[in-house]
Amino acid sequence: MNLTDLFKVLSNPVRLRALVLMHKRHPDSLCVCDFMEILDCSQSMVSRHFKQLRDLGLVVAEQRNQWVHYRLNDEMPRKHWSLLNICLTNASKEPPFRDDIKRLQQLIRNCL
Amino acid sequence: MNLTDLFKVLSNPVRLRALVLMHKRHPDSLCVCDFMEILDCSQSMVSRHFKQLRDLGLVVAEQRNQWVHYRLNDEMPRKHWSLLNICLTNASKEPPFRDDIKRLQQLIRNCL
DNA sequence: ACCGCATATCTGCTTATCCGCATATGCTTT
DNA sequence: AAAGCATATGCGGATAAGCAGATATGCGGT
Repeated sequence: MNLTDLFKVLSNPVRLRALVLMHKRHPDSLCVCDFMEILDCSQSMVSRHFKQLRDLGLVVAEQRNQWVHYRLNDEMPRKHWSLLNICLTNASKEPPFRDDIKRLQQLIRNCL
Repeated sequence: MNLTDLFKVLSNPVRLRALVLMHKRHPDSLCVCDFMEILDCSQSMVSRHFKQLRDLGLVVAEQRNQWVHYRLNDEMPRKHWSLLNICLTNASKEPPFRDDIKRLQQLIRNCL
């Protein structure tokens, strides 16, 4: 993966929002249906974008029963990790992403 | 400009390489023909990509005689500036961009 | 084995991006 | 004003990205 590929992946709102959520939740994970609800988008859309993230090694999937949980991949190259970290930290302060994080926290609260 | 727009702009190799060069040169500028030579691409290609960078407010153009010089726009929003700075600093350490910088320095040396 | 739910992938379509070529603009020099 | 160079833009075609809807896979419970 080169830098332009990394930026390309970050250039789609759905992917960037999903990454911000995983970043916030790190090292824990979230399942696909959570993303569907928080991001308000279809199942196929989430799945398709996550395939890209998997293929680039940015996230890893973990099957738990019939659910698939996603989280950021700790084992990505250090250079990418540090840059991604900064990008996502920046993003998480901006309005659209902050709202997602609020919905995330609300969703977690409801699960207790 | 939102973050996804910023990342989209960074996701094209020509644009990213050009931005790295301007970053290296900052606060000085480079003219279009310099970019054509260093990046080895056509005039229309440089010009069209630079239009996007101008439209987003990432760079500013300055006419000097018949040449147009470009440089990073100091007056972009501080948030964008700091993130862009980090992204370009990271990029400038990677091989393809390092090579461009070498060609840049060589070109400057030849002009003295 | 069957059904239902969660997830992944396929298909076809629409739209966006990228690029080469041609042309237009604008400045300079003669 | 005419010619020449630097830069910008318009146009058309190729390629890629994004998406909705349908279908496939895979797991768990009945």
